[in-house]
Parts: sequence; C-alpha cells; structure tokens
Amino acid sequence: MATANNPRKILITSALPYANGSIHLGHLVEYIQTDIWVRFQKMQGHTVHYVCADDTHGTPIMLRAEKEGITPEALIANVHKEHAADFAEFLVQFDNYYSTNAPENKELSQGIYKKLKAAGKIATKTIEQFYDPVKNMFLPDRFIKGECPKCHAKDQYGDSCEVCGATYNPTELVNAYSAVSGAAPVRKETEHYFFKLSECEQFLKDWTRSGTLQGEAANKMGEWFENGLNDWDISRDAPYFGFEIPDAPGKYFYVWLDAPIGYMASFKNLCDKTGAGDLGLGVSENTLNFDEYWQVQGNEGKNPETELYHFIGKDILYFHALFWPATLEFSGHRKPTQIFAHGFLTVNGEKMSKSRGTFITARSYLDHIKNPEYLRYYYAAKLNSTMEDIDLNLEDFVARVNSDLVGKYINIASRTAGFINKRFDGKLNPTTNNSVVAEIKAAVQLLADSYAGREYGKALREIMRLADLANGFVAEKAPWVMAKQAGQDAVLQQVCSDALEMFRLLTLYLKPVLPKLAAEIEQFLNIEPLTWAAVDASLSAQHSINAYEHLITRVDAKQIEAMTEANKENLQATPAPQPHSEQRHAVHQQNEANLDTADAEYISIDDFTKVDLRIAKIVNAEHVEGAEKLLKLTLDIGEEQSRQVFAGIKSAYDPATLVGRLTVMVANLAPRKMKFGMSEGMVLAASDERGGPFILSPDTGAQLGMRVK
RNA sequence: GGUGAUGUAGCUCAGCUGGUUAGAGCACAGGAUUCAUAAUCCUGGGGUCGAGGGUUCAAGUCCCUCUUUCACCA
Repeated sequence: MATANNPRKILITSALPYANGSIHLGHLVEYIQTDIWVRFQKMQGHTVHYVCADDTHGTPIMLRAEKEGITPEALIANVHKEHAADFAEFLVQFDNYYSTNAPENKELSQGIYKKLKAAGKIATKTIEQFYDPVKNMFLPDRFIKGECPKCHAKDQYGDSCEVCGATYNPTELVNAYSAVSGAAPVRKETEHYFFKLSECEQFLKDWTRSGTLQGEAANKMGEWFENGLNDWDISRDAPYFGFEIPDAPGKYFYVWLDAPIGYMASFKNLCDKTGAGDLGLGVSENTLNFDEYWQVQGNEGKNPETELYHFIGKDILYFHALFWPATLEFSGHRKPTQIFAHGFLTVNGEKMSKSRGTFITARSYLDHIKNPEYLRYYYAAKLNSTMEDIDLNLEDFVARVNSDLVGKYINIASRTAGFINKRFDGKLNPTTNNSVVAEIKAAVQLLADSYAGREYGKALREIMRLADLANGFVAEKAPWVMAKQAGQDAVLQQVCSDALEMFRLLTLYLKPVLPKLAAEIEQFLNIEPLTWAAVDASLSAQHSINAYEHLITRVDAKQIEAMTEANKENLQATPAPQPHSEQRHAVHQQNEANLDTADAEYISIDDFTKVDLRIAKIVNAEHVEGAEKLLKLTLDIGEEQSRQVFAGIKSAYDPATLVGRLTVMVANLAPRKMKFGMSEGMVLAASDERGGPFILSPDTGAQLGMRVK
C-alpha cells in the first residue's frame, strides 16, 4: 500500500459532457460523485489529477451552430465557458477542463488510428445510409423523422416513438423526412472505416473479468459477448464537425472515437502547462509525465506505477468497457485500472420532466437554491458503488439538508462556540480523553473505506450518527447550566472545547463533500486546511478560535417551488426534444452497418410461400428454469421427430392448459440457439398494447402437419 | 421478446456470507430542555420485508413462479 511518503499517482476522469446543451442535475450526479472521490484521495496525500473536457464533435453540434448562424468553433467556445462556470460553482474542481476540439486531441486521435491500422485492426466496407438529397449530407438516425409505424403519431424520431414508446428502425417510419431539410431521405452507398472489434473478443472477455468493472457491469458485458461483437463504424462522411481521417479525404472520425481520447488530450494539455514552469531545470518533481500515465509499463500490460479511473454513467458502459480498452490495447496504451459506472437521476421518483418542472439545469438550481453544497450533500447521502438509479426527492432534500446539516452538524458549533468566545476570549482548553471524541476518531478507518469504495451514503450515515453523539454529549453536560453556576468555568470551557473538537473531526470527515463550508470552518477554528492525517491532531491548549458567524441557513420549501415553477416556464420557451441516450444513439450508429436493404412495402406471393406454416399439436409444454417469459413447447407436425420451440407466452398461458392443443407454427424457420437450448421453429401469436399474446388455433377439422397457405 | 438491476414503515433509505421480538433519518404523538437562526435530548405509535410456492431446526436474506419500476439490447 502507498503511504504518505509513497503516494499513489492517480488520474481520474468524468465523462465528457456534450457541448450541445446545459449541464443539468442529472449530469451533476457524476461530477459530484467524482469530485468527492478526488478530494478524498487528495486528502489522503496522494498525487491526483482530475481531468475532463467538453465533447465537441458530431452532426448535432454542426447543425446547431449553423442554425444559430455561428461557426461550430464559436458555439463550442460559448458552451465551454458555460460548462466551466457551472462546474466551478458546484465546486467540481478539475485540474484541467479542456475540449476535444484541440490540437492535442487531433494528434492523439490520428496517432492512435495509425497504430490501429498498422496493427491490422482497421477495415473499410461499403454501406448504405440515409442521405438528405437537398442538404447533401448523410443523416444520423436521430435526424430522420416521420410517422410512428405503430401509433401513427407524427414527427417521431428514427429510433423510437415518444408517444407510444415503440422502438423501430428508421426504415419503418411512415412518410420519413429529413429533420434538417424536410426532404424525403434516399439511400446512398458510401465507404466507411471500421475498427475490427470482432477480433478483440478474447482480449475484451479477459479484460472485463479482471476486476476492472463492477459485478453488475461485468454481467451486462457478458450479454454483449453472447451476441458476438460487431465491427465498430468509426467514420462519418463530410460535412462533419470533427477530425479528418489521415489519408482519407472527406472521411472524419466518428465523435465517439475521439471523445475518450479527449481524456488523454486534456491530460496532455495539463502536462504541457505544468511542464512549462520547469524549463531548463531538468525533470522537476512537479513535472507531469504524460507517458507515465498512458504508456504500457511493467509486465503483462499492467501499469503498476500509476492508476487510471473513469467515472461514467451506465448508459455509456458499452464505449468505456469495450471500444475504449480495445482501442488502447491495440494502439499500445495502458488500460484503465477500473471503471466506475453510476445510475441515473430521477426527480421525485420519475424521470426528469420538463412539464413537471423537474428538468432542472445547474444554473437554475444556483439561481434558486444558491448553495451548491446542499446538493452535494444530498447526492452523497444517496450515492453508493452500484449502478442503481438515485432519486432526488425534493421534499426529502429540504428535510435532509435542514435537519442533518443545520440541525445536527452546524448546531454543534453554533451552540458551544458562543461560550468560548464570550467567556474565554476564544481560548480553548486542551481536549480531555473524551469517550465521544474517541468514538468519533475510531470511525476513521470505516469512513476512509467507505469513501474509497464510493459508499458515500454509508459514510454520511455514520457521520450523522456521530453528530448525534456529539449533540447528546452537549445535552448531557448542559453547559448552559454550568454557565450560571459559580466555579464551573473550567468544566464549561472543557465541555465546549470537547464539542468543538468533535465538530473539527466531523468537518474533516465531511470535507470531501462540503469543501467550501470546511474551508470556512477551518478559518473559524483557526486551523490549517484539514487533511485526513489531521484526525490524529487536536485543538490544542491555548488555541484561539475566531468569532462564530452563522455558517449556513436552512432551505425554504418555497425556494424549491419557485425553482420547479421557473423550469416549467422554460418549457414554453424552448420546446427542445428530450435528449436521447448516448447509448441508444451510438448503438444505432453501429447498427447502420447492418441495415437490411430490401424493405419494400409489398411482398410477392413467392415471398409468402417461402414460409412453411404448419398445423402443430402441442404435445408438451413446460416452464423453463431461469427464463422470465419463455415456455418450452414440444410440437408435433407429423414428422418423425417432434420440434422443440421456445415461445414467449409464459405471461398468458399455463403450460398445463396448452398440452393437446392445435396451433400454427413456422416450420422452416432457421433453428436458433437460445440460452436454454435450440429453438426449432416459431409459434404464431397475436398481441399489441391491448393485450396478448394470444396463440392461434385452427378451425375444427384441421389435422396436425397440414400446410397453412 | 431477451438481459441486467429493482420493489423493506407515510417519505428517503440501511440490513455482510440465512440465526434472538426487522433498523435509521425525516414526518407524526407525548415528555424534557432553552446553549443554539424552532435547533437539541428522551419516549412512543407505525411494516403480513411486491405476491405465491419451496428448501431449512431457522429466510427480508437461498431456490422456483408471477408481478412493479428502471436501464440496455432485440
């Protein structure tokens, strides 16, 4: 283990926010989670670098800039300024907040691409994509709109319907049109560059199981492997805002290729800035060495000298646990030490909603609630190491902040500092060997472990339990009684000094979460900035504290109301579409390579006769262990061997009632290997949102094996 | 449709490898206290741990079925 003399060298990142919108409370879960971890590690005395950047490339940004009549560069510069200010006010303390549209990133992206190419991991393939013939550009799915094929709601996106929730391919949209020009999209061939992810399967299987992911995340990855990995489409055609691919004019890197490389670029930029002060002095201790953090060192590709951690949302696990490590591996770089995925934010138990006023931007929070540390505290109280979603319950938020922070914690100082200041001129007594102080100190390891393990909720529960003890101590000693009695001065001073020592320790424990408040308290207590090692110190004899000024105020529920009201008003002004998840977007990008070409509205009779429909008798039906929706059916269609078919009808049928029934099956469907065995056909059943599934039954007289046509 | 999660007091959440009458905070009720921007302390009411079945001497905790909510994929 690293010690204070041998600090660990840690590079930490949060996911790059897209430069196409404001930071909102959902984003902040991640940045606050990461920042707390960063601050904790720094308090431990480790060498920590926390970098991030705006993710600036891609079609949405290009089009938005055009719409606003400015260059993409101007757009992302504005957004960068806004994002940086939001993060700073929420006390998210990056060591560097950069941009993916930077020379370092261009050089690194192109360099990595060249190495992947040299390693034989790049291929080209001609694919067909939707093309806007008026705008003369290829269209990502989300820029194709039309009527929902299921409920026929107008103006739905190419991947899913926001009215009925159906998901589909853009090809299924009725009367599709380009969201850019309104023209009907046409299909057009184009050559794309692919990263041969399919060849990286073994490496990735090993890597995802090597302790780099949370258990749930590793399970999730197993799912991808079962389906087999597809090659990853990493190119886009001009016009595109991004980096041009070397030796491929008119072809650009897909934004998701250069986005994670932005982690490296931001760090590179930091190294260069840091190194500038050491010109001519050789390698100073403060000089950051880029290669030390990114090149493979040591054996087996592991890097024992430095650590690399990525904090991400569970929606982009795919990119960080598959594409990213593969990209690093085959371009000769080190891989992340661990990836920490967190869940999403809900507000009052539901998805953030503009109509309910719960789609709250960082700025709006600051305008109404003012104090960012309330949100940091509340999130921390809810956060753990899993990928579960966390809920911001606004009523609970008010209650928790007021009772925990104001009522319990700050109150300890508030109720005792007055005596010290008024009666003893700010002078403290040396701390006795107080049992409550001892218990608070004894929690140090548990708390360190909780923070390190990202179990912030557990840490804060413990801290609040300790705060309760401190208040109990004050209530028991009743200093206000002593104050009225003669000859009790020394005891009074001692009790209050003890209470302030408790307060100091609690402040230390809370500092990763509440850094600004902690700094104010350090000033009040007249002490050096608290580090984790300061647990062993104490407020010593004859130490003087400064006058107590009220440190924080309660939140008024009216502020919350005003905030949600204000955000409801925003809805009228900006009818912006609900942002699509990055995951969905990106995976559809990938699937574009696999689009079926034949998609005519009519099929010929020949097409139909290809389907061999038969009357089948259900000779057996049973539950499948481990399957949530499947029944295993044994079907007789008059052949020598009966067929085994897995059907997703468990929700509607009890197996016992099915045995003996006649139904209709597709007899010539290619057998498919499923998790529970081979499925050798398909049973027909009707269903939609009104109910189902309902399996088909032939009219009386039909015999098993008869052809349906 | 598949997969990964999830469902514990009014609200937000703890409950590790199964083990005494299921916990906390908030809210609520009663009492104490007045140092503290009505904060604090003590006591109390409140839960068939999503439903059903099973394993076990013993299950919130393990297994099966159904179901809720969320996410990813098809």
